[in-house]
Amino acid sequence: MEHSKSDFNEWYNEIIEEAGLVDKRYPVKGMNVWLPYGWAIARNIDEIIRKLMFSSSHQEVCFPLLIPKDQFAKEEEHIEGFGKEVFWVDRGGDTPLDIPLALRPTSETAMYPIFSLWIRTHADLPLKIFQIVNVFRYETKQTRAFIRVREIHFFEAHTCHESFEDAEKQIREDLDIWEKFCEKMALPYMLNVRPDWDKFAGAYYSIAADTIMPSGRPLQIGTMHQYKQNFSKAYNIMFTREDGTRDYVYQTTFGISERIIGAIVGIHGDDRGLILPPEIAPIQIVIVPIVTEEKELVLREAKKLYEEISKVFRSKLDDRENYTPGYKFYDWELKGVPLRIEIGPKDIKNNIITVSRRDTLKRSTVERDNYIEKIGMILNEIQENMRKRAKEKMLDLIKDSKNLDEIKGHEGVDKISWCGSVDCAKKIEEYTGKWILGIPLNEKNEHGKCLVCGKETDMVCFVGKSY
RNA sequence: GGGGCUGUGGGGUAGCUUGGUAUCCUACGGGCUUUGGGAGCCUGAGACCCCGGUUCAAAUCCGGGCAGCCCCA
Repeated sequence: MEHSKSDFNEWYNEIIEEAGLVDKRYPVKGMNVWLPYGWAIARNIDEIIRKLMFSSSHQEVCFPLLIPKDQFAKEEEHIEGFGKEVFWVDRGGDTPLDIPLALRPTSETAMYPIFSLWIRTHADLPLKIFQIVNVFRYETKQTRAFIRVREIHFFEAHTCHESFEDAEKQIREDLDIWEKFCEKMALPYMLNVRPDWDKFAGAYYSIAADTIMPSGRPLQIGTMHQYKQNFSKAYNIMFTREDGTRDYVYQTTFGISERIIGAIVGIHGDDRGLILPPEIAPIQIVIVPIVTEEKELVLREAKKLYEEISKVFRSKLDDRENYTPGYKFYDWELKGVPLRIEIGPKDIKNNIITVSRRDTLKRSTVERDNYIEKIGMILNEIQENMRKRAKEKMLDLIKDSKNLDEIKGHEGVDKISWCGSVDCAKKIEEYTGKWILGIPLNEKNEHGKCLVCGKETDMVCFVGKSY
């Protein structure tokens, strides 16, 4: 690594390529190649999502990528919100298409006409499905790997319910799932109810999970939307109740994108490279044999360790020749492997192994009896320590600010009193360059005066300069 | 949305002002040798983003495109 994390932008650009996550040389703006290591991380995350979805009665589907224009345009706010960032397919070979096809920027409009065929009665509800696919958005601003891309690796859950209250329950379940998910990512977050003008196009309301990058800029890493009947009316998704009456379904969505990887890279990493939470690390433990005079013996022992450990943990034996141990140490630290085991003649003689933690960079020794159990505990400690550390860092980036100059002078997120008016929000944005992230979902209201107009208010909100 | 900068082997670079033979480091292949925090020697292969213009001659100057980066809003 050439750049220090204190030069966050440069550090970020360097680490994602050096650590083998992506190759940015693909010649289309905002589209990068996933490299094996980066893709392995993405797949581990996907698997965690799948498990959480299946254990909450969701089923996995896969809808087509292309959406006919007329179908795409049925919900007015939706088309208005997404219109400018849609890629269009309008030819097949040399033949112009009768109806242009949109590359999904998200899948509501692909799914909902089909939902209206699937759903007949209350017995078909709730409908809870999800898919993990790529979606496309024509970004015009500067792109950044994982954080702002034009082809997005995306998880989206869609549900239909027979009442608003059922749909609300679903949002609560999503929040529960989200919490479990973020534990595994070791990521802290704030839950913000987005202001009306910033909610998802077509939603009744939107809850966003924002984390804060070391640059002090918030990053949206998850969203839950309550649609009420906005889409079901546009797409005619109706059901018959037990009493024979007909109604439109109530819908929700829940989304997570590859931005989560940007957050993991940015929040956990250090000057030496990535630091991956054990839960998602493609390699949780790397074994480096220290080959000196007793080559045969050391390699045999290292191999034995690997065979035992790999039954329980994702692990790798780095038996590359022509590389010194020091080189390998730096290499695996760059890649963020949470735990390294060193085994050399001295360890063998003393019946121990030497372990080195990526999160603290501390070395210690572990006795060989029951060592699998012991390193399992260390991995748990690493996960736990990373969570705590990340949370503290995030809280340090939030400040109670009392006036516009304080907001402007602070590189981070500010918690402020706000009267709720668009005018005041605009003034904040114009003066400070930060905008309203939303009303925190779980924070208590505090009585105060709107930081802009001075009006009495109980509303507290966060402002920041989001990615 | 506005402003600025950049594009040379896989990666990082020198050369560009003043047009003519492309520098070094690193990674890579082969060989010998080495291994408790980025080893060494020998050897080999590998590059001027794309399109157009000026010119006897373009990495170099000019125009456009594409891509990347930084700053401001």
